[in-house]
Amino acid sequence: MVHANQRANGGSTDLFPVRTTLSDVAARAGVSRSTASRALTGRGYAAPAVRDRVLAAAEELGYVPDANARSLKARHTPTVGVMVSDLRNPFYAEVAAGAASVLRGQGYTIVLVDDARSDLEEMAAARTFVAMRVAGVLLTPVSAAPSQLILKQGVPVIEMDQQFSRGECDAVLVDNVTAARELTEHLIGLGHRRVTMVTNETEWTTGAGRLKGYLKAFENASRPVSDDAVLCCGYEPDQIEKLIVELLSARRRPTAVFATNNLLAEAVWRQATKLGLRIPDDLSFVAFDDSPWMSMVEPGITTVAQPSIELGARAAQLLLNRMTKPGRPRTARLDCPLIVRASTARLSRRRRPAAVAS
Amino acid sequence: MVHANQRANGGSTDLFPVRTTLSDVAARAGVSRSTASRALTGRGYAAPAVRDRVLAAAEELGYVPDANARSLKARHTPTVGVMVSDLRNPFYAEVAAGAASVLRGQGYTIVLVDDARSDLEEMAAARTFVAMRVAGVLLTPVSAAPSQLILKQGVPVIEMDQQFSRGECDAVLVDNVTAARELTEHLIGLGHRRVTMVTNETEWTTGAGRLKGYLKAFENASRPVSDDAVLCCGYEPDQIEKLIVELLSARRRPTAVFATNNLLAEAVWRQATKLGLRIPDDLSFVAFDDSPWMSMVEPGITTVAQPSIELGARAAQLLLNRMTKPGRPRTARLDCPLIVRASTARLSRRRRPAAVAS
DNA sequence: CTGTTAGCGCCTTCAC
DNA sequence: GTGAAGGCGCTAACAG
Repeated sequence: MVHANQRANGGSTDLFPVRTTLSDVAARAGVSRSTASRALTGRGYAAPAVRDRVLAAAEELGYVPDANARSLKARHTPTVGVMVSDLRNPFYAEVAAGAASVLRGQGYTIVLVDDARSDLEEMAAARTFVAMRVAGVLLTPVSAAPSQLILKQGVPVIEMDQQFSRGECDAVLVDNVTAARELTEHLIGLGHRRVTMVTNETEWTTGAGRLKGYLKAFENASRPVSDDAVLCCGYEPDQIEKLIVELLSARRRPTAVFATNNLLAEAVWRQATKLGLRIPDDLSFVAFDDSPWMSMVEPGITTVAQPSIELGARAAQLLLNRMTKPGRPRTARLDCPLIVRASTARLSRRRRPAAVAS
Repeated sequence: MVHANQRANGGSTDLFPVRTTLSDVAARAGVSRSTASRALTGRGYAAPAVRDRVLAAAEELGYVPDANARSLKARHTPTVGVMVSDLRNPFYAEVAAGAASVLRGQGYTIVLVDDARSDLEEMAAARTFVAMRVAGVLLTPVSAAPSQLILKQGVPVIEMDQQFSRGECDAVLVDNVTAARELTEHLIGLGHRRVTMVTNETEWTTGAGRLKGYLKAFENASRPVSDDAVLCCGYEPDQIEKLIVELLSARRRPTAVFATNNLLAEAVWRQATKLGLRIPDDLSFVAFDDSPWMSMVEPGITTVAQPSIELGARAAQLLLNRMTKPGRPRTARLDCPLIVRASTARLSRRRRPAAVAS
């Protein structure tokens, strides 16, 4: 008996496996391809007996329909592109996991890209998503370009964590301003005046929002912001370490430090410890984005917890929504609960800078 | 001027965007589709002037070739399926990241699935990979089934971390036996005899290997294994916590605990701390798989570090290799360096059980 | 209820 | 150098 599948492979050692196709199944069941298709998909008529024969044939042959062919025909794909900045950072991994679990529940396959925070990679991935004709895209952007490219193709995009295309697509963010304000107010309430915010950058959504909250707290308290208020140190590990060491070993170092994410928090904590600074006696310390270690070290770190999983999940839901009904772009903002632990303490009199002793 | 793209969309509000196709580009450039194709792909002849015209047209139209159509024609896809047990666990996230960076460098797109350690999800993902005609698959399996299904379709598979299809496909593992043995020998060398190994399971690669290493250490030292040697507590968080509390609060608790992965280590550590056990005075503690917190808590935790990123990267390289040349399946085993910190101390005389005071 | 026909978007001979 | 023709695997009309 001759397989319908008697292609090229007649002798050449092909590197690509020969797959059994609908034709193979149809031939084996002794029906036409359309009938086989109807039997398999369940759409359209097929006599019970025939249906069973086709199903049996498919089973025996280990037939798996070609998703590429299906997508081509259907002119859409049950696939969603997800792009995050750095899978190795638990925050992004959790965002991805949150999105994945929702999407998977709705039958979508996920194409996940870790763009290593590079705009080139980001653009390449965006192009790939478009090429694959994904049904939608979720991303934590590092620039506006990828969202633009994808939106221009009529594909729905949801920006997560960072917003670069305000008004042009949905976004799910964290309430950076409020959370940063609360964290800072907590410090101010403890008597701290010289609080340095350590951040990667201050221009985009997260950095800008956290800075805004920080400043607002001082403003609300009618307190001037100290001159060494913000330490902006980029993303390069060596540079970060260097600047933090400088900050902490300066003669007039701050009485409190606010690290704007888990990586910076780890860096600050490690350097402070290495320099022998006692927390909170010598230095009060707060961080944005709770991590396991923050509740394990002694003293525990006061933080605001980002709902990372929920952020991914919400973004996924927004996307599912957006795919069925268009409408004005919305941006959702998630709350970050303040968790007070023991890394923050009232500023002791003798540590308060003399000049400010009102 | 009439667009070649004058399909259905003539008035119905279609949910799926209309993409510009090769025909559109060809029409705009005033050439045939074949010529446009040649100009765009660079394969085959095309007069320079024509080529430029086509390229310009493509650019203006924002043309992005349909990957589905290409794959269908080419009968293969520049895509690799990657499946891990739990993205939220840094170990798996790093494995995925390691694999991704290598694969991306070779122009492959990654379809990443977090199977939530469910064999149903695993099988569903395996089927999806086959349906997508991925060029290969990397996975951290929880059963033999998915690898089997994929291999049967002639698609190369590399098992990572856990091995279920020995002899049938490549695998990249960690040298569990050696690392666990070293960790245990370290404890024995400090005088510990009653060492409990806390593990999720003992039947598969990692659990079995780590148990074997543990037993071997005792065997090499000609010491009997204590009766409360192994605490096997599954994957369910509540159950894990319950069993650990029982273990640590028992009257005759072990003098040392060996946690076989980072999650269990965290659970043990948290319970020990909550129960007021001092490490290492009351309890020596070692863990398999280094995590950031292990070098941050006081005292630091003695561990073996798993090269998770490298594991993913090696798997990716093996896959790239396997895709070009077949051959006998190989399994690579990566070393895990021992990192001695301060969570382990010599067993003090008075803590040594009287019965064993030889 | 079933088979025939046609076409999704692309690429690749093969004539011209 | 270029275009026409055919087909990758699948499915949706439409006849029968």
